[in-house]
Amino acid sequence: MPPQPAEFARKTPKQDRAQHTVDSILRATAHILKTKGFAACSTNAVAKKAGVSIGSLYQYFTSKEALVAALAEEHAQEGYRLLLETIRDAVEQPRSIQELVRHYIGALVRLHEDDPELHRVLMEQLPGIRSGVKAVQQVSNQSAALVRAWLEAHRSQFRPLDVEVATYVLVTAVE
Amino acid sequence: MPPQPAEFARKTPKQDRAQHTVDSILRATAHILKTKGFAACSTNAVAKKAGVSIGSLYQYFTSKEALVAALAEEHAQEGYRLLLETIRDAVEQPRSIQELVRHYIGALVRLHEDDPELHRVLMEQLPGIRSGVKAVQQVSNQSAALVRAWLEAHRSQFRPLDVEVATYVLVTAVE
DNA sequence: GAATAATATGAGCCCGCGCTCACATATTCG
DNA sequence: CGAATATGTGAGCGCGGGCTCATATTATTC
Repeated sequence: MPPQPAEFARKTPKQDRAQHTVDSILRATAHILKTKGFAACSTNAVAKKAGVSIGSLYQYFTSKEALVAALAEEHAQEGYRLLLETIRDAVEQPRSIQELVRHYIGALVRLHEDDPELHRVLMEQLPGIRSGVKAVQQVSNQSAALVRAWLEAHRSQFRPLDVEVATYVLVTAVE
Repeated sequence: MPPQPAEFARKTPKQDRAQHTVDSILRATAHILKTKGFAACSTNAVAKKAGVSIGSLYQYFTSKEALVAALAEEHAQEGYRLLLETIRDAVEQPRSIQELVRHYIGALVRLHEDDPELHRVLMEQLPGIRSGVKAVQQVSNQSAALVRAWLEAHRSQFRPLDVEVATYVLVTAVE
């Protein structure tokens, strides 16, 4: 499996400096998205901020959409990684339910704190972008589903709140 | 007070057909924003969709920003109107607390159902637009504040939930 | 070393954007 | 009616956007 999805990466970097170039471009994209918003995130601006030429950018990303999608993909992967890590921790050290839930909430907070501004921009300001954003949304949904499952499984131990609503609060309130 | 804020309306329409033109433009703007997003909402596209020339558009709106701001202003006014109407209803017919809250929630649902997609686009996809969006946000905040006040005043009658969180749920869950 | 592949460059193409302006048409009023 | 005013038109300007390509530079291989 290549580092970048085949549809979006024009060339896979084979030297260190190439990988560094790709990283610079992704960092610059994230920074501009967060500070200036999607509208101001032109490919020329990204290249300038990254300290590379516009040509280099298009050697590794077939389009602006591909660039943003790659960034979203990366962001989603990081989120998914955090999620799985948390699940394993919680399962291996079963404590009281309160502790588990608390632990879980903490992980969700961390998950959303990883890069909240970037998360926000990716979720809100991108109407028609396909795969990358989709991945982010999937991770979001998975996290919500897991919280819901937890609550469902232990609902007898709480006040009879609406599980759907409670899930929604836990997931969104930390953003 | 003119129908459009002075800074944004180039000419105030004095004939019926002019008012109709302005309405067409605002309807077209809302429609494109909702269906295609802000990026695809070019002034040329709006004029075409509205069935008027680009020149006419710029006779009533000094800029694209002014156009969107006017639409946001209109949206906010409608929301504020609904809010006040609901307050009066609730005060004039005092019933049980449950009924009042239920009534109130219904109103909030209506408020956000008025045009939820438009609301979403106005709130999320417009980073730097000044007055109009500000008005929308103010109405949103006012509505949240009122709900919070209701809950605070009657908190003894409910389970001791966190009032902040409860407010957040009520306001956001209906979107 | 030379040959080949990998990477980097940036001037500039094309296109659609926001927006203007010279002009055409409709409406109101004396 | 004609004059004055209000409204409507759309070709096109200037500009910045996404993006390409001929070329230059650097790394690898033999």
